[in-house]
Amino acid sequence: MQEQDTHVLSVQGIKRLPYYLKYLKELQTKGMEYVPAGAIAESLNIYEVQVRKDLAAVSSQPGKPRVGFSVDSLIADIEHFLGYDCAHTAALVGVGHLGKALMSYSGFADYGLDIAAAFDCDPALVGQCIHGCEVFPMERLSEICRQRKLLIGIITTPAPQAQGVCDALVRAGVRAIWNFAHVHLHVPKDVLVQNEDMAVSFALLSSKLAQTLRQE
Amino acid sequence: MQEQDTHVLSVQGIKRLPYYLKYLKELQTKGMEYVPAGAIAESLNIYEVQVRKDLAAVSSQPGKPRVGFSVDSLIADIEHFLGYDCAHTAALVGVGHLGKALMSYSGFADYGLDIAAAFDCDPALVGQCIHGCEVFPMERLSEICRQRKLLIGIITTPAPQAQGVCDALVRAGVRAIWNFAHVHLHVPKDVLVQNEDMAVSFALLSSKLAQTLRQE
DNA sequence: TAGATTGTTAATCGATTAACAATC
DNA sequence: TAGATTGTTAATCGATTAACAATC
Repeated sequence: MQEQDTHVLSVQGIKRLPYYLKYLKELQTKGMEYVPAGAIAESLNIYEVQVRKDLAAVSSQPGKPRVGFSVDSLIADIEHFLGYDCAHTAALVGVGHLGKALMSYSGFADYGLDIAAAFDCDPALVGQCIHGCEVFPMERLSEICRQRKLLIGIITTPAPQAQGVCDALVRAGVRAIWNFAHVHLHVPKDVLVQNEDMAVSFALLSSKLAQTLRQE
Repeated sequence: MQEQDTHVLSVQGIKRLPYYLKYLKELQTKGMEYVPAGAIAESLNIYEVQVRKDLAAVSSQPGKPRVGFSVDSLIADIEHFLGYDCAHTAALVGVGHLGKALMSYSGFADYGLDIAAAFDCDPALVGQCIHGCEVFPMERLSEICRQRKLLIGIITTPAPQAQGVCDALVRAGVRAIWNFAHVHLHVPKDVLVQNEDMAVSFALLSSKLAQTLRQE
């Protein structure tokens, strides 16, 4: 009976953490020291209890009655939980519009993500430097991933290439894959996959809108 | 007692539909007429029963024992359910890297999305034409949205501008907002919001990876 | 008929919400 | 003390999984 933690954070809860973090950092800028769970809840239109449950799973210190939670301490706890404090380095494959967009996004520094190398099979792109990150030919994927110990692979290729690229990344020792292609990737079970799929996200919006419009 | 449909599709189920659709279209290309639920399930690594439940909620004809589901009919049903058959036109605001990536993505035609106009406050971008879509100044947002009856707004601006842009889109008559900024948007309750948030998606991956690495 | 496939009903699991007790 | 806030336990809701019955 190895119950280690009464509070386990739900997947949905993890998704709320970046929003908490953003709000907390705003408060920190304003110099606030403590915040009640109710204030966080209000800013995100969710229930207080949910915030408390999430924080209970993540926070190293309990909240203080009549006062709330320490802003600084919560920020540190959330960043630790999310792994933002051990700055992950990543390889990006597919330097198209989307790939370039990700490479140019400076906000990632706040999320513990550092795109250390990019790869593309187009010789015209190889050798270019985008936002301080060099583009290498596909042939050097394995060599560079291993050498620089890159643990995250970002796939921004067209769908037909995604599985092949995924396999190459896995062979190169990558432990987690952030997949932007509309494909269900097959990976060994010790490799994590996170899909960021425009098609899926839009499907949700489109179906809701279609339903609303039909009702009118 | 207005029970209209025994089968209501879950949110998670809606998210699976685009993957079903993609697989079915592949089968269609190969000329297959019928497919059993088990085959769809296998291609996505999920349970048969789940596929059947999802299809039951969406499909206009039941599956045939020993045969499976009609591929053509399923494709039509899913596209109808997702609203892909009534081709939504959208306004995109924020022509940065990400905005350009979305504008250039030709795959959207398959998802019933047509980005009809783009807007940016940078005069250098105004007047440009990206992938057949013109960039207009922000001042003309309301006029063009109303005139072209654009129902979807896509926000690809930096986070600080997102709420203001959102308000402008709502005033311009938009009914649904696809938000790529890391902000919780506040909207009237008859306006739909779908967040596509890189920070959230990456948080999930990063936290799982951090946990895995800690265990080692 | 036997077997592949469908569809339904019940059981489990996970996440949210509500009700309440505890604390400074 | 009263009241604001926390934390916990129980109830509800929603989604997945399992078990089984129905059909060609």
